[in-house]
Amino acid sequence: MSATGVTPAPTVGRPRAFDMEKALQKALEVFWRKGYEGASLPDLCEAMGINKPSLYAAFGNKEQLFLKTIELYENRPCAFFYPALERATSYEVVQHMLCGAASTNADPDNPPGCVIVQGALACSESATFVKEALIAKRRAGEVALCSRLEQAKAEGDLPANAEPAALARYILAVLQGMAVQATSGANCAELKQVAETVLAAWPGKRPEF
Amino acid sequence: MSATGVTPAPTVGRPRAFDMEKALQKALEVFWRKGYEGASLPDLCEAMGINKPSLYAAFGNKEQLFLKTIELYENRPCAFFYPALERATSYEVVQHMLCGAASTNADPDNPPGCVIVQGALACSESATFVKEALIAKRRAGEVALCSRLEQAKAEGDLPANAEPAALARYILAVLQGMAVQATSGANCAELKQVAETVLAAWPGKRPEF
DNA sequence: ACAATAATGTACCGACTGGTAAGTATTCCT
DNA sequence: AGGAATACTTACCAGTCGGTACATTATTGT
Repeated sequence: MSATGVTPAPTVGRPRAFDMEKALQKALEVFWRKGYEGASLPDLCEAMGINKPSLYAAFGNKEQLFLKTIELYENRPCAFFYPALERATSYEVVQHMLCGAASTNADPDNPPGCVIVQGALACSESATFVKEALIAKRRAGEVALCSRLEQAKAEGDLPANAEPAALARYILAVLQGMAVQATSGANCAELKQVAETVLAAWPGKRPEF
Repeated sequence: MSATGVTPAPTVGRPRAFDMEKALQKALEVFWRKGYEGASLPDLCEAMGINKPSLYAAFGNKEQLFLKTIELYENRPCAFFYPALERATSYEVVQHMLCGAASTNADPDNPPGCVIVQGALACSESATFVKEALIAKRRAGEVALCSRLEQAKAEGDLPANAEPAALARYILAVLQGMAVQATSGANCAELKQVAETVLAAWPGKRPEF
């Protein structure tokens, strides 16, 4: 398995003239800014510095390229979500999620918002597969947070009357709303204020000072 | 001014064979489900029951048609937002907004979500104008809520340390997040749970029972 | 040196995009 | 009855979409 993990990297034949990981990064940027359907192949090729046949040879087609960029997104810019689940208390879990989202969604070095939210929210039938893939990603995050909150409830971190499913849905809604706010131009400080507002009312135990 | 309010309705010439308001309603449905760019002219024409030249004669072009459907959207399905501002307390204001959003975003008789959120969140350059128009709509709602919350603070409804701008941004983020949740398949009951979670922690005075 | 293999650049494909020209049909006004 | 005005239908336009055939170039293995 190669370092990039994308293609077995053959030993014979003309070597690839571009770095697949860097090209993916560039493609991610385009999809992030324009969405799956709004990003045209010429857009992608120009950003990636390659021609269409190279793109197709390396990544399959537009759809597969998109799915690979999402993988990259989850491992890089959006790498705050799943690690946050491992924090000691539910308060810290949501704190890291909300603050990570504020930083990532409004990072001036990246497009605003979240590609998993805005990549294919409303689109034509031809993008249905991609749209559902993103829905599944969002739901997976919600399910993971929900079970983490169930654990918190069992530990007495959250009160006995807390509803982990409702709380998880609420937090995911706020995270997704923050992404929309970011695409509307909200900056990191403004998003952090949203995070603060949520945290101020969080029913779980506060970390010790 | 005609009842539909869209075109002066000439007194001479062949009369229009379709109802502009109903056609707009159908166009709204398409834009709502597929977004501005995802909705093609054949899609729109089929739903509206008219041909392209009729569409162009009546509504200008795709962009103007979209903007007119958004106007309709704000006056019909989304008519809960601005009226909610007139409620007596900040609690009731946000309650009506959140519950209205839950009902509208997950209404089985309409496409899921909110067209002002998902109509043009990430798109190609050619849709920049529409995208910015929707951003302006979202911001306008936030500004309106903010000044309503400032009023609430002045009235002692909200505590002295409350930050209306932050609270307004927070509520808008939740509303926009609920729209995303709806497009992911959340039903009305699930969205109402989100609304409940927000209301349970609202810093303003509760209405008298 | 010479196959075998694979990536590259060019040039192309049919389908679809938003938008329109032109001719025809239907109405009102005189 | 006959203009004038407007809407409808058909057919078309250039440009762009995602995707590919083909010939060329660069590398490895023998």
